[in-house]
Amino acid sequence: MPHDLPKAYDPTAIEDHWAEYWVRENLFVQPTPSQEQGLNGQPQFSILLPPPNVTGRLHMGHMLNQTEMDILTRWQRMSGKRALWLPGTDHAGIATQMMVERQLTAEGSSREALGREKFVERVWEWKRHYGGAILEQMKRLGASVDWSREYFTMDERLSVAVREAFVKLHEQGLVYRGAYIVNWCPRCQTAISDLEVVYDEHKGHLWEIRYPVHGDDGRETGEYLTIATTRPETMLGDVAVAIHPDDQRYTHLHGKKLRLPLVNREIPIVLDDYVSRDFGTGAVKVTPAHDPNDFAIGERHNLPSINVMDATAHINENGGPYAGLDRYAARKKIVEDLEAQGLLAGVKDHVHNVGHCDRCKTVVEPRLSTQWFIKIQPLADKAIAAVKPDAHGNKAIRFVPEMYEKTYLNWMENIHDWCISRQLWWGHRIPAWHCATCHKITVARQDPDKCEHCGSAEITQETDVLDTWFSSGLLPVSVFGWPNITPETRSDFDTFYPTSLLVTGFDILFFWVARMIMLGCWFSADVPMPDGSPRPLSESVPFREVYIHALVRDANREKMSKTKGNVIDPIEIVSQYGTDAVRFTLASMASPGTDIAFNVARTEGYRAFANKIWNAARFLFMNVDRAAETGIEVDRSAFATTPVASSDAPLEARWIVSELHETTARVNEALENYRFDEAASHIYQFFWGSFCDWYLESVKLRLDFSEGADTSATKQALTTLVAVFEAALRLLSPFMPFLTEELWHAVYDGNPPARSIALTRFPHDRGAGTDRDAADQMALLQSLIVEVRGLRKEIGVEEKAATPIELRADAPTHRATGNNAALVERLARVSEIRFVDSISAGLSKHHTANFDVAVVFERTMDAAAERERLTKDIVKYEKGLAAAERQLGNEGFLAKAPAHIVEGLKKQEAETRLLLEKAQAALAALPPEHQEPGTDH
RNA sequence: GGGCGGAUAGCUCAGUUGGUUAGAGCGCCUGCCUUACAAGCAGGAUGUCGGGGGUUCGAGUCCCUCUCUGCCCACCA
Repeated sequence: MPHDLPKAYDPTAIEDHWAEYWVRENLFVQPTPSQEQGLNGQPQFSILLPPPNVTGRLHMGHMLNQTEMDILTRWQRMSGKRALWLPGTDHAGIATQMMVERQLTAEGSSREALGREKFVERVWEWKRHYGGAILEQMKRLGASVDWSREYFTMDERLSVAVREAFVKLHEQGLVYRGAYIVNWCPRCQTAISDLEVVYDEHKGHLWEIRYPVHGDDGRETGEYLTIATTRPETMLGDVAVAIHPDDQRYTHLHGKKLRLPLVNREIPIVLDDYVSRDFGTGAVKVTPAHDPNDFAIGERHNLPSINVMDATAHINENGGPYAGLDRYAARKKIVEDLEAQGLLAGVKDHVHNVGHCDRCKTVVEPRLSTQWFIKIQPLADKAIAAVKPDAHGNKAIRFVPEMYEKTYLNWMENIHDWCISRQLWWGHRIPAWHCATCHKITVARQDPDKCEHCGSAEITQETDVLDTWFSSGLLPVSVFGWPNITPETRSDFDTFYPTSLLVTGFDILFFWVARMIMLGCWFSADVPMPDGSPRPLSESVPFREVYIHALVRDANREKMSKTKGNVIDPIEIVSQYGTDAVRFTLASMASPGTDIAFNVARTEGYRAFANKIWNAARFLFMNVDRAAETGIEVDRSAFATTPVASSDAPLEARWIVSELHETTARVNEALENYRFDEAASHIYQFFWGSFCDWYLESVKLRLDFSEGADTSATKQALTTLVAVFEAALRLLSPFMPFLTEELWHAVYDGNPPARSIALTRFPHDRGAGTDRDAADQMALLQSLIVEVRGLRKEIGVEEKAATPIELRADAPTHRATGNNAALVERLARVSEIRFVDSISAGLSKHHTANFDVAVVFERTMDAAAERERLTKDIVKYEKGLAAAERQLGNEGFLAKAPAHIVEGLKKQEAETRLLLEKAQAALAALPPEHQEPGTDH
């Protein structure tokens, strides 16, 4: 029997099976549409997976990101769109090279020992071996991506795009090469971009060094100019000392020269506005080769640059006696030597920011070197226009949450040229050739065999590779075929570009999001629209919306990090609680603006939720099977995208259908606004709070399989039960794909109408709306049942005992109760409902605005407890009443507040007054207060 | 130095254009193994909405200010 489910839900028993099934059956493949298909107007939803590094292991941030994308993609797919979620991995230049280098070190080898070609081959080997790990993990999480389109950023196809982009930018005069100060990582031995430098506050020192002043005759005058520096070792490359032109203290030194200590080079004093008079000593040593500001001063004053460090941050031959020393050893020695020569004027503690390499945390050294740059302004201009509202207030790209728009624009408007060359071996090699004859550079789409300037065959390819983010920035165009877009093969591009959405974390807003916008707008612009017209900016953008999510932190809101040892491994937690429970946790906590403090307590709760649904299914199947034995079959033709109930159906059936409609509407609306938390909460409330707590308990009444029972009523009830459950499963499936897939197949007893629940339709409330009457009646019954349960508890009725109740009800309550007496009796354990005009004296009672109710039970009431409860209520009512009266007595309120608010308050005031009167009467009717024996001493 | 968030129950968080007595989950207390579920059921307790001021008939919500806290950008040696 397929309906024979174990008592407790065990995710491990089903998840692997479905994960493999989804991949094996190619359920989420979205092939390139034929040209007619591509243009047939079916709405599309396309989204790119932010490609994880090949070296990566899945962490909670990935899982959040993927859960959100999967929920949206499944939802869009089920809502009838041509949905494409496109996966791939990033070659991650530095990270991957480091990984393999570490392996080599362990083997006693090195990158240099291997040589470039063999090393690159080795990295490829590594990639083939381990590179798929993170995507395998992703498959396990049920991500509904199109695996047939999986890419790697170094694939031939994507490399062609990278090369085309570089050559094109070069042709457009937007690529230049030159010697500038760049951020240099001495460990990685490469330049890195500004973004790849992270600054840390560091308690360092400010050394004050005396530079002897030379007289006009070139001899020391005995006077000194004292400079301040945090990096004394760079003084070896000093070419001047700068002072502010208006600094009164140093006016007499204008035009003078100094002796650079230790090196004994004569250097000039230059005047520059850049110097601030109130910092340090007001005199700055100028080291153009090792500081960007000094470099700028050097340019202004035509000073030479003296590079004193090599690629590993050791002092080079320009450092004289210090050559060969590591930068910190040199610093120590230099300070000692200065002190010995009496030239150290002082050492002060100084807190300042020190830049570290984002990858390896080594302290970055600003260094003069020859690099390739992109002149970024023209691209940035487009990227700004794409985000700013146009004349009609429309934005080609919308940020959610909106505040990131500001962050983005602020960065884009202050952008610097992008250093795109890296001194690595793993990556896209820059397609430029240096000529040994004329020393000019040839940049070409095809490997050239001779210099385009002088024709010399003595050309060698540039050894640098491109920044990894250059290739990932091109992905939105390159994955859809650019630059090889021909009339025959352009269907992918026409259909899926621009992509609908990008879901990512703010940590790569500049690294990746901003670069995609710049490069996407720039290069897609030369692909005409399907009708041949030029592509406007609104269609050039790489995506129409960017949803930026928060960071996943640990339960104590600490950033997860390996060094802190607080990293939660998704796979571990998933195997413990089930993928669905973890997905639901992430979704329910993904509210905009706040980071997610991942707490397993929450996940435990959602595992319980999964179990709850599982058991609801067991209950359902148990009854379906019992029904089958008595010849009753569920009417599957009644199943619909969103089921409806006939007006003569039992109250609970009308009510649950109505609740389903409301939930459906709320979930769709929440997802439209990326409110995963709200969507999750609505589904949770519906499934547990409405479906299980009330509907299932009510429907038990109708599932009567005894002889002589009304089989058509039973059949109708069972059909509604299964139809609502089936629809609810679809509603839940984007959030909990595994559980819902399993149960959905079980609902259809092995003959499902589709290969997967993911290929069915998502419930949509097409105007069916709320059944107001059913909702109102049910609300009254629920309120009555809750009051009776409370009363029973208060007066100590045993759980199992059924008791009569006395009910004084207003007309609506009377009607609802009268029509559904059996329901009240079952859910409140009532043996008999006695409608009365007033509750018998001596009975403990509860009252609401609609009814008074008492449980008929021989045990006498606890007058003291009753008195306490009533007194508390009275205080509450009096307070509420006073507040309402105060407002209703306020002429301003009556004059200015909208009618429905005034109306509502009046109604509330009347109700509160009624409740107060009832409570006061009940209190007065209590036996008089007396001293309990034994309390009076 | 510039910018952007956050502060609501013991914990983690919702709270829409200002509108009736501020919600959820977890935790806590009490009673139940009620034939789907003890990963459960039923009942219950819990808030100066960070402080102060202002606008308004009305403020958790809008404005000003202060405190604490997180992040991003810049990088004066």
